[in-house]
Amino acid sequence: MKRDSDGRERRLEIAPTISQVAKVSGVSRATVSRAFTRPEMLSEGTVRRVKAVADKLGYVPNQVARALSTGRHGNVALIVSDVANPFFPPLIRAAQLHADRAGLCVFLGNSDEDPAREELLLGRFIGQVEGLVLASSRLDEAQIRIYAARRPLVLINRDIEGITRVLIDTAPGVAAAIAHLAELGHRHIAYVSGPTTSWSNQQRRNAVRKEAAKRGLKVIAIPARPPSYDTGRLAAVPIVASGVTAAIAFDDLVAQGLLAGLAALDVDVPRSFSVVGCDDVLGETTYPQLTTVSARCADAGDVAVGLLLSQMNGGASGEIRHKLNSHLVVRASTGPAPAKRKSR
Amino acid sequence: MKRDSDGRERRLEIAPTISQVAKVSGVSRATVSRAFTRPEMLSEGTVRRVKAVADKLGYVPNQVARALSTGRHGNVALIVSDVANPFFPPLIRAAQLHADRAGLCVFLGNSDEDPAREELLLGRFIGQVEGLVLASSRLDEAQIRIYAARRPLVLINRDIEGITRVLIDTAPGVAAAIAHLAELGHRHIAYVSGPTTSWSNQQRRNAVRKEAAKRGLKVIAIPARPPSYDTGRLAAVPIVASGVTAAIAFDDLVAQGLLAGLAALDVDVPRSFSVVGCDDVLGETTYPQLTTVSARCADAGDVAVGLLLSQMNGGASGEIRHKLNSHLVVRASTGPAPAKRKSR
DNA sequence: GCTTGACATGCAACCGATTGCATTACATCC
DNA sequence: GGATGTAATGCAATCGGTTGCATGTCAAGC
Repeated sequence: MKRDSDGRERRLEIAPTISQVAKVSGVSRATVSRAFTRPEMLSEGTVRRVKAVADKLGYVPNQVARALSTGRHGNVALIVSDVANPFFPPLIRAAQLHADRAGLCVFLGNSDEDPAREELLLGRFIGQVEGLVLASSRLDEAQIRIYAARRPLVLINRDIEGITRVLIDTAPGVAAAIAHLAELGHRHIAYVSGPTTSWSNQQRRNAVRKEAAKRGLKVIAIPARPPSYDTGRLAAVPIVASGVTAAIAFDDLVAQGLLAGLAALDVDVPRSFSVVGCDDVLGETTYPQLTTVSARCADAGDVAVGLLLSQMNGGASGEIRHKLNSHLVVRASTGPAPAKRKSR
Repeated sequence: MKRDSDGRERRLEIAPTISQVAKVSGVSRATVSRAFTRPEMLSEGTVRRVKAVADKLGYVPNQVARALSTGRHGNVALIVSDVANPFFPPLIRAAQLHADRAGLCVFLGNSDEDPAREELLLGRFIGQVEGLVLASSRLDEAQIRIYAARRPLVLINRDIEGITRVLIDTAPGVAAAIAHLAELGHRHIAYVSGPTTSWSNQQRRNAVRKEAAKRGLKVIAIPARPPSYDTGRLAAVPIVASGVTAAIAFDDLVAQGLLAGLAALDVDVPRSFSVVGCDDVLGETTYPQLTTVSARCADAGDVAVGLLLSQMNGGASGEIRHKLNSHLVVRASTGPAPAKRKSR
């Protein structure tokens, strides 16, 4: 190997190794190693001496070498379907924070909603991480099981039996939203649906249907795929055409787009149309402020990493299905159903 | 080492190694290695045979071991000051994408605007990456230089001589914004400032001052720290009290908060007050739609990784200071200065 | 028929740590 | 004073690959 001409250490000084520290401080490499990893095995004096030399030389243990011999490198991976979707940044941040506190480094992967891409990333990560968190995975179940067999793995918003998962249970919040709309007199509403393969979407759609049926509301589904501001905006036209008086959107982003689309059609929200979002990631930043199902997505990241950690440490291998509940936050995008438009 | 009882491979099957593949296919380990890394050195038949065996056994080269012997592991790190700030997700996504295409894995770090935390992360990453991108670093120059000496490093929105950097040059856009406001008749404006240590903030503040001076506008500075929706909202009070007729905010988030704060004070935008944002990351999602300085932040991530790559491959070690320019996007949050409030 | 060289493969050292198992030195106890 | 125990340290194998160099084979060239 030609260390000087290849990529690794061609910067100024090449990093000192354990051997150099050993030679300079007159002890064996084993001792140097122990000075860092198990100082209680060594005499106080030796530890101090070795560390002093290490300091002077600027020695830092090589993580890669350490990983090879111990099989632990303190890395985990987090794969999300779209970094740019406002649902994820808080989740990423919380996951990151938790991992940090545990001294772990986190690889971030962005699948862009593409299963093939997700698998590619997984393949690259799997060899160099001790655990994985897959948020809103679009992979099929069999694939996920294969990876889960190789490494501790935690899913977010994906419900696969036998694999540790944290689910943001938006059903109660969605049900509350339907109830809220029903009380306001809406009889005919739309569900603006997200990705077919998304567990969250299925869950929300089902919750809408079930609660609506219970209350005798009619509901139609209008797609916004992929879920985004733009597809939400475009959905305004068919929604208005359908004659419904309220819509509940797959997520806040879609709801925000819908708000814009409605404004463009001169439909006044909430006077003549009501909109409910989901996730509560936009806070009060929309206009009008969005009534939405609050989903504590940051907690999901935090909890997922927590579960991953305990799994990595050999704990709790039993079936874990952690549910995070939700509730409705009423703001300004919902109001009484307009008398004239009431359908049926 | 007790592989079975520690963390590494306690999952079902322990991963097959190069030796096992070698034994089964009746060749040496070197040959197996070459079948994967330099197949052109081997006969076609051998490659096929080895790969078939590897496939059957489910062998995948161990990245860590490979990294130890070659000194390359294909990892890079990206550290940002706040994942949840909408400025970063597009940048992260673009950086990610570029790295992906180059077959690299990316570690993501979130410093939360805290230099100490940033340094901690850096320390954890440095040993296991081939290169670093620091976006909006809050570290002091000396520290950065130390890390830059150890690994290829690219800065985003930080201007340190001798270190490769990509700068989003918002000066032209900001100047255009001032000109725009001046033309609309505003004579007295506020700059809602961001983090003192931020290069972007300094640059924007200076651009505002310079251009305002040139056009004879009076400008005051009102802080919003840390920059966020909330601090922006809170800044509305002092801003209104100061008697200015327009404000240009450090970033879009602050501008959006300001918009909300103004609405709460019953100040009509743009009729009686004009607001300009910076970064153009909120697109048209604010109400009223934000006039802002468009900064192509995604490109910054893309370009930074590109430069990092070429640096990692030994190329172009000269001084690189890549500027990304900006322009003003006029939407609906700016309008003519109100006659009655005109100051001076 | 023997040299020559190209091609395919194997040998073994090496990357930089960790760690089970000696070994050594010294204090303790009978 | 010798057996015994304990604390501190060293030896050497190992993790799973990569790679410079040596070796072997076979066909072409003279």
